[in-house]
Amino acid sequence: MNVRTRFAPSPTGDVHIGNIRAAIFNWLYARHTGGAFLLRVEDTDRARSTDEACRRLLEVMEWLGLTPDEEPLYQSTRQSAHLEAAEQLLQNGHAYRADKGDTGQGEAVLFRMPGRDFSFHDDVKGDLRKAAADMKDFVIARANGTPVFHLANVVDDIAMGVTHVVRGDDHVENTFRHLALYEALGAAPPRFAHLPMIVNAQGKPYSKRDGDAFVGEFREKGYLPDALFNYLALLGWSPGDDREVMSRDELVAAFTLERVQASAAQVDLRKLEWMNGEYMRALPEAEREALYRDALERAGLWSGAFSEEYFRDVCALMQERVKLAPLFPEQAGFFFTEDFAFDEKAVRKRLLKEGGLDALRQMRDALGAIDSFTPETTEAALRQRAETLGLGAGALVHPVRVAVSGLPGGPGLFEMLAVLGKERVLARIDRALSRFADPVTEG
RNA sequence: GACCCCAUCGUCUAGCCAGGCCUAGGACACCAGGUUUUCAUCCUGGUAACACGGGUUCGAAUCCCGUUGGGGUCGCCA
Repeated sequence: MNVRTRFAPSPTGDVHIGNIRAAIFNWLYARHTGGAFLLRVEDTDRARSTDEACRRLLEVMEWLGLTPDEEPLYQSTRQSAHLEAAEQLLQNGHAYRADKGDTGQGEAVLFRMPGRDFSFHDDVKGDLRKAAADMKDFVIARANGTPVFHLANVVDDIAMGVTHVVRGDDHVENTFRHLALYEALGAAPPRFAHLPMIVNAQGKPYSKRDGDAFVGEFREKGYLPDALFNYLALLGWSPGDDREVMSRDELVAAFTLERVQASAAQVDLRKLEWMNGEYMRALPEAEREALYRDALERAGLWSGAFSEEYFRDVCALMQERVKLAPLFPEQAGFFFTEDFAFDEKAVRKRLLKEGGLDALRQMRDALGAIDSFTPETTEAALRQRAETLGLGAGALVHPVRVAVSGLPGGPGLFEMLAVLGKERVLARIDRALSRFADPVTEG
């Protein structure tokens, strides 16, 4: 039997991290078994399902590489099939019309539960059972003639040939009803696997109020799709060995429903960030540069006044230090503008305190005296001067760093100076000197 | 409230189904040290968990029962 899994979201706004995780597990399982991953857009709630929401859903899935193997099925196009099924159930006595009296719109179609216990083997949670007494008949078609979720869901899963329903924990109770529906419809039920919930950093179920809950937001913040995918795959599942950073192929090869955790998992943004850093560093140079360039453009720092070579030199210096591409302008913006901000604390600590400005003057002199500006020459000049003054190298390094970058940390100073070039370095030192030596500014 | 599910370091987890190899392993985070001019990276070390109580057994994180705590579901929403 060929495995067919599906992701069946209702496009009512942004895609939630918990939902997309379900999609990831479905995709992974289909790939692992050589089966097909399908998408069914449950857009029957027209009031909430907008074209915009659908578009965003598809875009996000594409971004994560969750491409369906067949054309998506839009549930709104299936109404007649759903209603036919309801009619069939009415005919053979599995359903009946009744007015539950809560809409004032007349009779709805209710499914008649067979009055016996239902049980199934959940591939994640094990054997589950529900007593007949704990289940009631339920509406499958409204008085206004539209089909209800349970009916539509089952009819479409049958039509799509879905063999494995892998979905959120919140659907376990529905499964018993669905099982009865499959039976009444004369169809063999698929296997079921219910995924544990994902909870937020406070340990509470995600709500719309939680920031950081939408896939689109992760994208905007600069998380790489492979990193997010990898991280999410590890929430509620593990390969059983000590691997954490895993390629798509490795994840596919290792993924089984059997290894899915039964308990809820909490999102840890710091671990996600770490993982993103891993993926950033592993990126091919050109891709990383493209991300940096994009971030610079957004920050309005990409002027075209700099050569390709210069830009690439900067990237090379920054690659180990930027965990999220959008942070690049913040950390490396000073390479691209003379109008960079000074970190207040750094200025206080490195320039305004004990001999900071003197050190700067010394370095202005030392650096002004050399012609070629390479990491070697600038380092030699600095160390020489430090020795002459009887100071540690750090006493000269830090003030220069702050003067030319405005920041307390960053790439190696000498590499930085070489990339910046003598002219700009001296100009920046001069400007820092006049700006911070001014007694008005001082103290 | 009823029904159902879950329970290992702060977090994600390995181990549990097939009880001894577990003085419970890994990762993130954190702390200390090393490397580095700084930050990041990298290396070394460390703190830290089987929710509780019974039982079964020669032996329990692993099996059973209960307690507690958490979660889900009880719509003519999906």
